[in-house]
Amino acid sequence: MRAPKETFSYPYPHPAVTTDVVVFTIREGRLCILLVKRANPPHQGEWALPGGFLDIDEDLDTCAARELEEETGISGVYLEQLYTFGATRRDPRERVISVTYYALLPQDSIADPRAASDASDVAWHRLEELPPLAFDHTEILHKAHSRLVAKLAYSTIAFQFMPETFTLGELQSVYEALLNQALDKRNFRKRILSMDLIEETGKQSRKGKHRPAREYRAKHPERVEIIK
Amino acid sequence: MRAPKETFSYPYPHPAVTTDVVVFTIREGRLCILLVKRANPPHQGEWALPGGFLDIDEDLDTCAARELEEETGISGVYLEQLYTFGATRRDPRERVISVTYYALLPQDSIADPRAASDASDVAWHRLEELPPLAFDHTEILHKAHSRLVAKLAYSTIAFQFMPETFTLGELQSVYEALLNQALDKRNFRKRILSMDLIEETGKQSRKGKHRPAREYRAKHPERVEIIK
DNA sequence: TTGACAAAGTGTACAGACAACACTATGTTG
DNA sequence: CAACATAGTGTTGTCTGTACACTTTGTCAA
Repeated sequence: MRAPKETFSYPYPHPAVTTDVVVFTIREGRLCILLVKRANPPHQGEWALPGGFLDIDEDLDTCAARELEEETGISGVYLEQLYTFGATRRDPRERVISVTYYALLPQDSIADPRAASDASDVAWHRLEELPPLAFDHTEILHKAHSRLVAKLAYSTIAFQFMPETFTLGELQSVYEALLNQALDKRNFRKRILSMDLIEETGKQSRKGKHRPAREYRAKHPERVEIIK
Repeated sequence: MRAPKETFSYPYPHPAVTTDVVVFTIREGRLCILLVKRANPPHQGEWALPGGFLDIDEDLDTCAARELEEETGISGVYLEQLYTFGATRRDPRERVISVTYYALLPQDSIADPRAASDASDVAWHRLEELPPLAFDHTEILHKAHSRLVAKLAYSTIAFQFMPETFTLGELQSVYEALLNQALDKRNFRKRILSMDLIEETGKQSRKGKHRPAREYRAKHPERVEIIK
């Protein structure tokens, strides 16, 4: 990708800046994270978050989206800045500041991610069955998970896990996966419908071997709003 | 501070990294922000947030605390990372990534901040009467303010504005300044006391020309906890 | 065709949280 | 000692959240 002969000099030492992305989705009712296997040192062969170095004329958000696309083929998803990690020894090569993001993918929507560039492999991992991660990526992941769970309570972020149309049962199972607990069906439906965030499509979803469910869509699928 | 002869070279261009700090306090019942007047270009003579370049062997939090101390003399206060700003043209000199923080100072506690190093002047400004700011610092400030108000609702962050001991009336006036609205005295006291976060010192505060009030202290003054 | 199955869909009652509201107590000051 | 200024104190109604069980409707297999 980069093929420089020249070098870049500064009167004072500069750190490198990277972005790393925690990608969440829900698969088979479980919260999952996307990891890439590192093709190069350091930490070669270990699992890590997708991410990479900031181009000098590129915005941070753009960098996160680009690295995600390059390493996993995923694009057009919800992406939000999380936190910036910069401990002095977090990367053995040089001083690296990592601006981290998290991304949310619609449930089970995934044409399987492809490995590319710096990654020799890409795979989904259940949150409860994570391998050891390179660098300080475990810490990053925990922070992302805390933020996600917190935002569930006071925003409409859960809709980012939904495809264009969905049933109330599917939406409930997303909440249940994120909160890791069962919810009362009547109370859940009452609460969601009272928020006036979704509307019926008029169609029915007939996925199972049982009674079909009404299909809904988010009124503002892109927006993540603070509620209450 | 820095006196290099040598230069530092990298095979790829590196951005500079700075920290900037939004310092809040409450003065005379109004929410105030600490600004420094820039002594050097760019934006010489304009008001800006205190902040400066990251040393290469220094943690981000340390850098924020150090720059704050150097430019204003303030130390030992609550400091929390806010967001990282990195738009490509935010600084005319070179590409600069700013990791921003916000700090909270006890109400009216301030031996007036001193100007130093890069700042020709340091002063408190009411939030409603802000001068134009250098760089993208207005945007940073708005983000900090939003975060502060949001955290007020679900954490014990307000105690960071309080001195060691305080009265319920003083605490209420801090909430009122932050929320910019009057609160009911009985409901406020009921709510605060039911949280079990403060205790009576046994003493009384006799500041005014009127009935003295009971003095309280926070049970865990350092901690900022999530509540509910 | 019909019976077993699986998930969809629906209402009420109780409890705890929150909001509205006004007067008395106690120190200071002139 | 009277005027002033802030401290301190409970009750009631409303709203919100939670607990809880049965009927409906389509699929599938016998």
